[in-house]
Amino acid sequence: MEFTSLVDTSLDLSFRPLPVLDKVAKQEVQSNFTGLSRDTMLVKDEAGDLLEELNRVSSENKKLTEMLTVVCENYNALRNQLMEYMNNQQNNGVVDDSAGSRKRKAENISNPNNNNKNNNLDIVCGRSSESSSSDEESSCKKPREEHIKTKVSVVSMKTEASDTSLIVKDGYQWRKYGQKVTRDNPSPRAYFRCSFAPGCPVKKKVQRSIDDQSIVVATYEGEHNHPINPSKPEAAAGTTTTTTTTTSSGSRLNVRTIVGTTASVPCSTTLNPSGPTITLDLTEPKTVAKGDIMKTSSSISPTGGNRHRTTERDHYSKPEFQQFLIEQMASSLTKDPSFKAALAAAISGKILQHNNQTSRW
DNA sequence: CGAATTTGACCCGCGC
DNA sequence: GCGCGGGTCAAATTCG
Repeated sequence: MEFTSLVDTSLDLSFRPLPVLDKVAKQEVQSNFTGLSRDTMLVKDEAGDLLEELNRVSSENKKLTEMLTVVCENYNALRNQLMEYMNNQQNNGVVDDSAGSRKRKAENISNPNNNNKNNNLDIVCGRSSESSSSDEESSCKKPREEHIKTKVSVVSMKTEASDTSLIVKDGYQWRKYGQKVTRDNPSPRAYFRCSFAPGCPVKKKVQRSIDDQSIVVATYEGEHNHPINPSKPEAAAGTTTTTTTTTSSGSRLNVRTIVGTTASVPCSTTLNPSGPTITLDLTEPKTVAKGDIMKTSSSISPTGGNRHRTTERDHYSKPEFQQFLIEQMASSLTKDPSFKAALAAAISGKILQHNNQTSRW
């Protein structure tokens, strides 16, 4: 679409400016030292300048973060449109499994109301208009909290068929609260709640695909009210992934998954319950061997399956991955106000420490 | 010993 | 109204 024209995507979020700034500050402090020792007012001026610079960099950082957010939103809107288009094309001939339609129908009914209660998410995901037009009466029928969820997104990923665990590493911390064998699929369906934040309403259902046991389908409901768990950089298994949601048209939910497409870096972009989420796979090759990225790599690599490890390493060493990693780190860090505060405290502390040391001379 | 998982029972909505 | 089936609860069990 036109989002590239809306925002300059050539963001440079690397941390290069900081060391430069630091160096400049040091040089200035050092060069002024002889003078400063006689005139402490200059020290204060320098400190003031540095604080001013710090503020300027902070505000710049904030702007960049906002721009990045806009870019992500636009990207996901575009991506959604593409997915819808692809689904429309594929739905012409193929029909999903027909069993279990009742529940899905129920979800269809409940979701328009939910969309109405929480429009912002849909705006982010670019599907606000199509789902909010239906009547609202049916919401009264579903007083239960679970039906207040806004978004339902489906993520599928390829794992080894022998891996019977229904664990989907998506960076969040989940607590399993139930498991059920459903009628339409002999594989058990596991129910998880987000346990990272106490009040987080997000739930997910994980079940192996009836068509291909090596494919795990995770259905996310709701949105996270907290950032992704920074202490657990678990990656999405992200082979990849398509996301569709319920529609208001009354037709049953038709979830389609596409496996095997991925970016050139080990990451996936998904419409997680928290909104658009780009998830990096930072797992060790050992972990990856459980499933996903390796297979993805082999599927797109002309060299075939025996070069998994090399391919994996190649991914990590690619400049675009490095750049992507930097951007992701910068993005997640700059979104955290406590990080900014800590950064400011660290820099000012360093300056003060430096001044103390030099003043003792 | 506390946290996480398992699993049978129960609840509730939907279709007949 | 009844039965079916998905979703949730909570006691028991396992794990670290």
